[in-house]
Amino acid sequence: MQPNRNDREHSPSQALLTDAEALNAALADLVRVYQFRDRDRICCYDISVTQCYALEALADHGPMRSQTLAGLLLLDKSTTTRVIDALERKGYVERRTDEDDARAVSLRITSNGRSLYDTINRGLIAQQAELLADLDPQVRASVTDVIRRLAKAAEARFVSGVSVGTCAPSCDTTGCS
Amino acid sequence: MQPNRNDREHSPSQALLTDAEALNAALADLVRVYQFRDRDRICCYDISVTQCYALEALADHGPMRSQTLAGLLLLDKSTTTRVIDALERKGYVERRTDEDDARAVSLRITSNGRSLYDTINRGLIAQQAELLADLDPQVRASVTDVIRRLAKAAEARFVSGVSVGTCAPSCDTTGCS
DNA sequence: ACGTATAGTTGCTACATGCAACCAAATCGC
DNA sequence: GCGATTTGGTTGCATGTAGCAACTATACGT
Repeated sequence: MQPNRNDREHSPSQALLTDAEALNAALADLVRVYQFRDRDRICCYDISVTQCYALEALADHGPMRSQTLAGLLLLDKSTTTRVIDALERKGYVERRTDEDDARAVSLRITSNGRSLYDTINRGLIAQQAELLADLDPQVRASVTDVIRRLAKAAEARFVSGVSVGTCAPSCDTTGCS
Repeated sequence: MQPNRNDREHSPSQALLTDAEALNAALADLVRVYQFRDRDRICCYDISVTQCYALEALADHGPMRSQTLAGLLLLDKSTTTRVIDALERKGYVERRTDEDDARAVSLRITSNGRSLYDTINRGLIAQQAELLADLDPQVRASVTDVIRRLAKAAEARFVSGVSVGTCAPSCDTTGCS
């Protein structure tokens, strides 16, 4: 995208680096704290955070197979099985044998599951709305956009890193530690 | 910016709600994916994600007691002890008996610890810089600002929620579920 | 039809975490 | 000053989440 790499990789403006550092610190905090907030908030509805993510995926994308869900959530298939076990036991998700493939199961959120998810989300959305209310609509959009891109970038890095079987790819090969 | 406060608390504009929903979804994704990315990225330097947070706190705030660290990281004191155990074993953190209070320990990052933390962070900051490079400086600042506020709000909610011994405070009292 | 690949499940293990019990030092009340 | 209480940290124990590997059952290719 940027033809001149030097500006970006090599000697980015000090301002950019400073901004990036601030963003990084803020993000680290956000991610760390959100784990607690989510655990706290979600668990009292009797599901775990991961279970809530699964519910969300099923709510947003419709019925899917266990494998697909595992891919979306970046979880091992065994973990996914157990997440679904829990959700099924509680009546929020339904397993059906796939019509085309008897090995596969089709996962489907139940109406109870959907309403639980809606309940959980309503509060969260209200909170975000409160924070966004001050902002210029254009800034709001940027914020969401940047967060999406951060998530995408992180996912891309994670997936590629894992598939190559290495982590911190630029480091453990170059010995930067 | 928005003069009409009714729009915020009472009947927020549809646009705001939509933005909030988008932000919420993006955030959920971000937080979820970051757990993996961080685990992947940090673990190969032989420390866990939580250990890295601890290192960061000690790097940023200087020496402190175990208790203070636990407070910053929102961890139980026993968990904090174990996090420190690991970091000490690896030589990234040092325990000294506090001069004023023989019960307390003073935690201090070692130079090895600091350089490890710098190494880990350098890569992350570069990534963020890449994402920010496209953006108008003012937007950059807004993004970081919003993320900070999100983290703050989440922390406030978490802390108060826990201390009251309840979760989803606005819900289990009003029965919104 | 047989061998291989694929979808999910189960067994096992590792690890992070919190709570409760505990130990040691400090502080308070007398 | 000395016992009671409070406070800072550590340890024991139980739980929950996760991944890998082994397994089962079905589908698919030849």
